[in-house]
Amino acid sequence: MPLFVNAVFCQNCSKKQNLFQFLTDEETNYINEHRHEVKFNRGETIFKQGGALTHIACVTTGFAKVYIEGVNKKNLLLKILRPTEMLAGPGMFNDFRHYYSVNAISDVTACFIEVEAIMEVVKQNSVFSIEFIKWVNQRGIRYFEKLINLTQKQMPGRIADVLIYLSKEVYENDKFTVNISRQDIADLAAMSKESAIRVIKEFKVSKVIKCEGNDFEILDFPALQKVSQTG
Amino acid sequence: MPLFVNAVFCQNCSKKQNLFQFLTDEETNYINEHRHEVKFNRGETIFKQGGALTHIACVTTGFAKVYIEGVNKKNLLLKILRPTEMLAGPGMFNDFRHYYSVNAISDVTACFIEVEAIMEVVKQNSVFSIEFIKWVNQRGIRYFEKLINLTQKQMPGRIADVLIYLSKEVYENDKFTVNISRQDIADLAAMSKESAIRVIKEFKVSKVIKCEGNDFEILDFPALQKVSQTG
DNA sequence: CGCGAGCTTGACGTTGTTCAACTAGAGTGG
DNA sequence: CCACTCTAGTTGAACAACGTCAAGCTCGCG
Repeated sequence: MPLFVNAVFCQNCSKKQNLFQFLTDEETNYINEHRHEVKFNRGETIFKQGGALTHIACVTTGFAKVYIEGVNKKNLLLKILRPTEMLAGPGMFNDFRHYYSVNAISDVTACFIEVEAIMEVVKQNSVFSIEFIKWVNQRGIRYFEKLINLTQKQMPGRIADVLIYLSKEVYENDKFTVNISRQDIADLAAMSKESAIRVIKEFKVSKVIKCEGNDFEILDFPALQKVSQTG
Repeated sequence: MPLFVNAVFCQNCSKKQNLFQFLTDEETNYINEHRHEVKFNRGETIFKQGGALTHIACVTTGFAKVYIEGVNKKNLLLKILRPTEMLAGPGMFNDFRHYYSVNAISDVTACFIEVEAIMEVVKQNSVFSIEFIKWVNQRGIRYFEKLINLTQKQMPGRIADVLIYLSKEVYENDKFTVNISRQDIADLAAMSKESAIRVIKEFKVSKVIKCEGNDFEILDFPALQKVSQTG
């Protein structure tokens, strides 16, 4: 048995990132020939900030955290990646280095595609290139929101944002069990671990959420939204 | 005399954004036919957050501030635009709306190019499309830096960043006269106006900078860099 | 059973905001 | 030419927000 294989062809892949639907069969095959699958164990590093950006990655199963390593060993957690999400950092077409680190928070399988191959289909396929820019810009909009959330809101508003994000966009359920630590939640909201815990407790005693260890449940979503908006 | 004219053809324009050098003569003419020049007075709004993104803009003379209108009427100043810089927000190819406002901080002339025309040359010219993505990603890298600067540094570090930014990237001189208010400086550093003034004063008494009204001079650049790095 | 990592809590100090008062300069109208 | 007003800038004092430190806790795991 070989130590690694490509399980499926891109053509038949059910975990394909939406973007790739705009490729022709020929281009899909081309991508298929310039990719490989990798399995990561929980805790392993998928991309390392500062490292060379030779491949983009698409998560096919599992979850990963994307974070910037900032000053004084503090991390800023940008997002939690879910299956079918794509990793293509801003170093692409610039200095081809990673501007963030990515770490598996569960067992992860990911598809690595050579950046040269992506560059090739961007050049060949004008629809794909427009969609790719659209994708990059969509990500930019998220950064804007994050900038406002983190610089203009106080702790309750920031934690409310994180809880809404986890519920609506990551776990897609009012009830969810996180596989990230309290420190990670703090890093998502740009505050200290202790402060994050305290705010979560306040939401708990005011019956806005239920929280036992890593099990969360949002009880009063409108209240959470209100806190998010008032800052 | 007509009320407005296009002064020069794109072909001969000395204020052309670097990106456009990758266009063929034919494409440059195409852009030339789908653009117009506008003069703004100081204080006038060039783009309004939430408005329709029908054109991108290139500043040919003057300065403008780009800012996100956040919660509670607070603004976050993203950058100061200089001549030849291009405005193409992340709403492009998404919902075609402006995600920030742009305001002239001196008299400004700007060239407005229809987004459809840009989209057309992105589709036609693969080199241009790669360079365009490169440009968007470059902007993304700046947002990363801003996220770290604003969320992980204390006030002196953030003001140091602003002063370095103004000196190195906007006015390109150790000595410069700003045409932005103290409030704008505070909005660049995500803090209150009063706090910004106090930190600037501290730099003044410790002889790191000289500052009289709107006239600034950086006396001890290494000290400023050190404050920026230590947070 | 004991160990260690992550979680929780309280006390305390620091950082940064808010509020109010004051100043300087620019424009306005008598 | 002089009040007058308006705005931006400045300063100090009180206060709130937030981080740090230290201690205790819980739970899984060997």
